[in-house]
Amino acid sequence: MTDRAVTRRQRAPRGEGDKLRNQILDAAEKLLVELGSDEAVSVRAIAESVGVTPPSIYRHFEDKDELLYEVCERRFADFNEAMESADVPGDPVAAMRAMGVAYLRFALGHPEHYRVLMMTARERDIKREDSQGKLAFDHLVDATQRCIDAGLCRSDDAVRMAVALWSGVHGLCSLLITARGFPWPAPPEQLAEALLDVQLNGLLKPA
Amino acid sequence: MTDRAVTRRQRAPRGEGDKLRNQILDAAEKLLVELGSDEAVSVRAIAESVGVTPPSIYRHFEDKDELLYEVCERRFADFNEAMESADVPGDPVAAMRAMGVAYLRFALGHPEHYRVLMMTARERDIKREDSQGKLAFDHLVDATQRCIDAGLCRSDDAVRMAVALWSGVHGLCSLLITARGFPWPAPPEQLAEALLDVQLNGLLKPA
DNA sequence: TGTACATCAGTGAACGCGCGTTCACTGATGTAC
DNA sequence: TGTACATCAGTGAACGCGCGTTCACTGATGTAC
Repeated sequence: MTDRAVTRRQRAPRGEGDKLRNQILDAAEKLLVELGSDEAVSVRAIAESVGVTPPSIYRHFEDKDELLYEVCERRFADFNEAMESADVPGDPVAAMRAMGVAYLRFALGHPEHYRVLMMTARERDIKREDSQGKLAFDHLVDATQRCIDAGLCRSDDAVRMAVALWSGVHGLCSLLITARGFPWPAPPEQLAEALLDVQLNGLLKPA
Repeated sequence: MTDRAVTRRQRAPRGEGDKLRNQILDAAEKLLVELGSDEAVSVRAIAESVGVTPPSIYRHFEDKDELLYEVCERRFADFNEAMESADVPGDPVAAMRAMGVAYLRFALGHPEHYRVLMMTARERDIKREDSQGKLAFDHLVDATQRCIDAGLCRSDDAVRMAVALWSGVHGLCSLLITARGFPWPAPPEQLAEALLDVQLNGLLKPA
C-alpha cells in the first residue's frame, strides 16, 4: 500500500492541534446523526471519516465516551442559546410557552443528540453538574420564578413547577423520538401546543 | 471435559418444550434487571445462566431481539393489570390520578423493562400495533373520555388530552430513570403528585 | 546560514475480547409393528 | 413383549465480525547554538 504513504495526512503544525480535534468532533457528530445512536458510531469509523488512524483519536480524547459526550455538549450550547432567545423579558407566561416550543424544536431537530444527552444514563454524566442540560433547567426555573413573582401561579415552588413543565415537554419529545410508529393524532407542533395549554392552565391561577 | 457429559441437561420430554422457553425468559429477565440494559445482556450469558448452550436459545426464539422483547412484553402485562385495577369506576378524575400513580410505580419499580419497552426505538416494535404499551394508552384514552362525558374537561379531544397526560407521566418517569444524579427537589412520589396536580388542573374546567 | 537536536502529531500493527448466529451432529424419548 | 425406527431438544465447534484500546515507532516541524 504505497497509496497509504501518498494519502498520509499532513501533520498539523505546532499550535494547530485543535484543528484535528474539531474535525474529529464534526465527523463524530455527522456519524451520530446518520447512524442514530451512539453505540452504532465506532471510533474506527470516526477516524476513517476524518482520514486518520484510530489511535490518533486518543491524542485528543480520553476515550470514546468523552468524545461523544463532547459532541452532544457542544450542540447543546446551541440549545441553550435557543432557549435564551426564546426567554424574552416582558410577559413571563409567553416566555415559558416560547421556551417549551424552542425545546421541542431543538429535540426533534437533533433527535440523536437529544437521545444521547437526555435519554441515556451513563456513569460519567452523573458526575457532571455543570452540564448544558442543567443550565437549561435553570433557565426554566428562572422563568417559572418570574411567573410566581408576577403573582400568576397557583403554587410558589418554582423548582417543582419547573420539574412538571420539563417532564411534560421532555416526555412528549422523547415519545415522539422513540415511538415513531405510534398513531399520533396530530403533528408534533400541534401536540406541543396542546400540551403547553394543559401545563400552563394547570400552573397558572384561573383567570 | 467429561464433566460436561455429567452436567448435561436432562432433555425435556415431548410436550414440555415450553419449560425451557420459560426458563430462558426468566433468566433473561433476571439478567436484564441486573445489568440494566438490553445490550449488556448477551445470548451466551442467558444460555449459561439456564445451564444450556447458546444454540438452544434459537430453538425457542427467532433471535435476541425477539427474546428480549418478549421478556418485557410479559412484564408489561402486569403493568396493564396494575393500570386496570387503578382505573376504578366511579369518580373518573380519581381514576386518572390513580392510573398516573400506578404508571409511575411500575416504571420506577421495573426501570430496565421500562427503558427497553418505552425508551428504546427498534425497527421491530414499530410494526407491532398490538403491544401492551398501546393497550395501556387505550385505557388512558378511555379514562379521559369518561371525564369528558361527565362534562368535566376544558377540551373534548380525548386522544390529545391523553397524549398530554402520557407525556407528563412518561417524561417524569424517564427523567427519574435517566438522570439519577439530578438534584431532584423531592422524592419521586411527591414529584408525581405535583405533576398530576398540574396536569389535572390543566385538563379540567376550573371549579 | 547551517547543523544537531528535541518535540510530538500521527502511524502501523497488534492485543484480546465477546458477540450473534449457523451447522452438522447426538442420543434420549416416544411410536409402529 | 421386543425390536426397528422416527422425532427433535439440545450439543460442540466453529464462523466471521467489529470493537476499544495500547504500544513502540516515524518523521516533519520547530528550536538552539
